[in-house]
Amino acid sequence: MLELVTDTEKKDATNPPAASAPALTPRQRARTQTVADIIRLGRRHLALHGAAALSLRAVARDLGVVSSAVYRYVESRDELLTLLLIDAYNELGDEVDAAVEAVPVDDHAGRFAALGRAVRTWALREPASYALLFGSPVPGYNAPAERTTVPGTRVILALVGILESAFQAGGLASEDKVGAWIPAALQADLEAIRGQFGLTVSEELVARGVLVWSALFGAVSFEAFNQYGPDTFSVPAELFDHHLAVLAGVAGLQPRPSRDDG
Amino acid sequence: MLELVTDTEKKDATNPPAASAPALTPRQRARTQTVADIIRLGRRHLALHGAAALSLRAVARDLGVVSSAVYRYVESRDELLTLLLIDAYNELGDEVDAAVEAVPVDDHAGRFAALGRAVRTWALREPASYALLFGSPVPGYNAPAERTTVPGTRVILALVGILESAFQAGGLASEDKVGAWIPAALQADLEAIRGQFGLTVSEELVARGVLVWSALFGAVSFEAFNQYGPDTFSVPAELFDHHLAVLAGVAGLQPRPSRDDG
DNA sequence: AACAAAAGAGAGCGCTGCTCTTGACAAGCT
DNA sequence: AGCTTGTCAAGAGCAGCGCTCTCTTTTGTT
Repeated sequence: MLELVTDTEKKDATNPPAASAPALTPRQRARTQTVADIIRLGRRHLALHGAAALSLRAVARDLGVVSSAVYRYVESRDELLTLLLIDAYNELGDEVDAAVEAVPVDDHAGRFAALGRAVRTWALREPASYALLFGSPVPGYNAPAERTTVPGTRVILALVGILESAFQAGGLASEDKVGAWIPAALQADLEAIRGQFGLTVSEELVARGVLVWSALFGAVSFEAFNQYGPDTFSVPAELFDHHLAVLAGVAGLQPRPSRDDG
Repeated sequence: MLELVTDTEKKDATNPPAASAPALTPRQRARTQTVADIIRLGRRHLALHGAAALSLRAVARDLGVVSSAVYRYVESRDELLTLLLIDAYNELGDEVDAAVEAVPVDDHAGRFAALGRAVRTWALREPASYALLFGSPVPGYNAPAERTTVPGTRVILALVGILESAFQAGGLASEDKVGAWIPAALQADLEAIRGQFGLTVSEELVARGVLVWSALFGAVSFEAFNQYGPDTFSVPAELFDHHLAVLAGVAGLQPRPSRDDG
């Protein structure tokens, strides 16, 4: 598998520092480097012109190579889309994880807010990547589930982790949330989710968690996709923070941790 | 430069005779019909292959005409996208309005649920159109605001209408919703919205209305864009109805009208 | 019938994804 | 060293795309 390089590295494929690398032949090293370059250029192209305009020929031009040559490294345009998809999922997941872990473990509401803000920040910084992940599905392209489900579920995993630990710490106002009648089929689905994630929260709270999840991305999408008018909200972050506070209440999160910081 | 014939033109004063048919020349009739055919075929193409694959040449083929001929009727591919956008906005608006008006005026929660279900039903029936309206913005395409804002705001107008009339009828549990601290800039924006729509509800409730709005479309988008796994929810409508019930509570709507039906 | 406006047809430009073939070069084995 | 094999870049080419231009045909009106 290939690894992403930071933007400080440019094109040092012809300049191997030392033989301390593992048992990789120069060929393999050059190949992974070229694939990484293709992903980097593809990301740039994606951010500048959008997913639908992502062109293998343009990437080849930026790479200084004829168009057919990139097919040695990337099977097709869809394959490049998949690579960019995984790359974007992991970048989002990394930033969300970092933001969440920067907040004390017992401040569940704070962790939830950090998660939401991290998603929004990343989405507004990388709107094309966000659109690729959470916008309209690219027509004719089906992401290979075996490669994208793991990185694609990191955010929701972080969210359920926060809610579950809040519940176990007693920081979730659970049972006073009456909610709506849950039909049988939905009840069964929610129980399956509980089992899958090993959750101890109630089905009602699982359903509310799903709502909070989709509502969070709905709010981010509205902003990233310019569904609000251009002049409706002068400081959209304030609106988003308000939404997060209301959504925390929907999930049952208390605004403060159960005990004060000593 | 061509322009679409929408309604009576200015310079038909030379032809006012008493024909029961509208004062359109056969040329104009044929032209309007051809444009309507192009929109119809474009919709079919859109539904089958998605917005990014919408091809003027394919529409021309379906129309039985050479590709350059359609440029007599549609200025460009973006122009066709705009026509489809307006068409879709109006279809969604019509269905939402019909669904809302089928519920008694004083059943505000019922009207809200009808609105939400209408949006979801239309989105799942016309996923490509929904993606065009609420998904990733088509790169390089900017919808002309002067033609799309009016049809594009019909759903949110219907939603604020429901919430406002619920509030005026006393059916909105308004002031006990404490909510979060609203900063000054957001407060000013919310007051501007109140003024723009002539609302009497509080700023807190306006903010919650915006959240409900974006959350509704977030839930619909998650379903329409297959963000849930394929086997996570066996009866997604039940999950959506549950979400609607919770969101109605977020907006302050009571589950029943203030007085029973006589 | 004559005329002018409108519409269709066709060629063409530059772009796209993708395939196939050819030639150059490096790595590894005898 | 000689040879084979694998890898890579390059180029031509196919079909499709949006769009423009010119030319011809149709059509409604005078």
